[in-house]
Amino acid sequence: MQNSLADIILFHRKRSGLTQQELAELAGVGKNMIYELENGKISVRLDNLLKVLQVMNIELDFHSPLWEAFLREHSDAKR
Amino acid sequence: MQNSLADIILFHRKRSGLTQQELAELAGVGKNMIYELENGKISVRLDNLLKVLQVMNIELDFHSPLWEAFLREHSDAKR
DNA sequence: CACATTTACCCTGTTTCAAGGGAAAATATG
DNA sequence: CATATTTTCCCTTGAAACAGGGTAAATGTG
Repeated sequence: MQNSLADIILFHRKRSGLTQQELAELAGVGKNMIYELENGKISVRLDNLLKVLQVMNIELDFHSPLWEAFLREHSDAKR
Repeated sequence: MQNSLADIILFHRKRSGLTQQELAELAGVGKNMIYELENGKISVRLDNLLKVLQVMNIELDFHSPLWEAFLREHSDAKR
């Protein structure tokens, strides 16, 4: 277990008690997409990945030194 | 500016002083991909997005209540 | 204002993802 | 252990992303 996307998805699906088929239907993607996601394929389409993540309440965010500095500078409305 | 993926990418590219063309070459993707990313297209391939993010040192992470709880339980080696 | 660079957006051919069916292998459950 | 369920993985058929070329529009710079 090294925190890969595949692991995260598998973990959540199992915890949710869903089969690949069911998750696929809830997310509106094909059953093979789920299988491939859980098996390390990363050439999936981002919109499809997002649909799957939403179903399981997984949030996705970006960060970088530059971006954090920027956010800090611009959230100083109250600071 | 509402923190969309497009915004984050544009922001970083500008800060890096790169043109779309240059970023595309560095990331090993087509120039149109960059243009589309910066203009809100989300049906791009995840592997291509990751290449672009890497060039600009943008990290991507996932979180959810379930996952956080799990990590907390399993990182108590020293706690 | 003239000129250079960059971006927006078209088009074309190629590649590959996506969906869904199917069926053996693996796993769970009575 | 028998049987139901789930997962793995093959196949086929669209559909759409991809790269890269081209050019007008926009933007930047002396």
